[in-house]
Amino acid sequence: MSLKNVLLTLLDRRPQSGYEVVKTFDSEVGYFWSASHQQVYRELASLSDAGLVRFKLVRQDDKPDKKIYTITAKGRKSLQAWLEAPLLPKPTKEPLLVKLLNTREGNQELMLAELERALQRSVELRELYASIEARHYSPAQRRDMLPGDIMLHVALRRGMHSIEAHVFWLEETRETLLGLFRKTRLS
Amino acid sequence: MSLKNVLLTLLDRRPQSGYEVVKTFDSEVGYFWSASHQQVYRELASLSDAGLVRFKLVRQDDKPDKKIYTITAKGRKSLQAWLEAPLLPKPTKEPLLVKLLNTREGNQELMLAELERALQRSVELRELYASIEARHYSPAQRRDMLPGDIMLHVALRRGMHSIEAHVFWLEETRETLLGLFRKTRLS
DNA sequence: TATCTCATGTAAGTGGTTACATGATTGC
DNA sequence: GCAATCATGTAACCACTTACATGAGATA
Repeated sequence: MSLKNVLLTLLDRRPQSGYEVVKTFDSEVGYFWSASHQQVYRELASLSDAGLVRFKLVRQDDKPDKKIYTITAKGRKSLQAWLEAPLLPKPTKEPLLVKLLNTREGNQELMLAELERALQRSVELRELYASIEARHYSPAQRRDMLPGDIMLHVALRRGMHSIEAHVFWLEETRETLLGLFRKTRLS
Repeated sequence: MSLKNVLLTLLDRRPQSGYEVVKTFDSEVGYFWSASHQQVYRELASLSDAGLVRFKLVRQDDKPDKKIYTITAKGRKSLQAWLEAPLLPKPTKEPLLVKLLNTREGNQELMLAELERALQRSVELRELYASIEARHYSPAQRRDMLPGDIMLHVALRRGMHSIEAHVFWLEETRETLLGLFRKTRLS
């Protein structure tokens, strides 16, 4: 039910092909949504069946033909209805915490290793986000941006804050685990 | 594939009925996992079919009979294999950001309202978490806790850090939106 | 009399992943 | 010659939600 609204949102910004949508998931929109190409093509087909989008087949000589999708009036209405309905909080699912719940004497190294991997990934991501912000969202650049683009920055900020918190927690947890480790070794 | 490991983890801590597992999702474990009773019963049945858990039917006079599930050797092996396999980062999906991407002249109020709801929810949750920590995880209480229980505190800390970051971002975003609002009203 | 707790499930549907499949053009 | 890019899809399966269903005992 939500990929549907993501696609309508993206097509409302500008008409584009399924392929382009997938590319978008791999780049700007990737911090807060992504979907496989299979899912995108299937969903676009069913949105088209439902009359929420329509497509024009564009023939190309050098590349494969493509379908450019556009949102319809009905699609805009459906998107608007979703925007007006309050979001329900979605239950969290954190496999890393499930793993950590299995911590006991004799497998702390395993847990530490998982923690270190997560930490490394997070630190890299943090740097990536910071560099994207520096390059594309300087205060000067932001001054005359359209709301839609400002919201891309807002999304990036979401990612930056949450990764900061995650790194902080990972380090805190590593200390907790090391403390536990020392305790059991000495007993 | 992950609910399976959650159930094995919980049953490895102590044997219990499906009903109790569902209760656990509504309380301690709720910060990082939850599942509906339908899902739990179905998954327990299929784990049982696969020989990863077994159950004993316990007759009760005053209450309905219940099935107490226990993890088997095979189940423990399967859980261990999962613990040893590195976790893959899962793609984020944030409907709130999808909504915000629809911000344009004429619907800022809608977006602000959604933001305010999220903020209120988060602030309430933050207080709840703080009170749980104060009651159950004081430094004194933590000193002689078992690893399994310390990990429940670690999970709570994860929730606390991430909600703090979320509140911060929500407030930042509210300011951004208000700025946008003022701009368009004056032009 | 009505609602809550205990305790279990089935059935149908939606959302998402993984594997399989095709085929031309461009760049190392 | 090999991989990547462009562009689309089908089929099978897994995860999860929503709706429906039962029935006894406790509490207001």
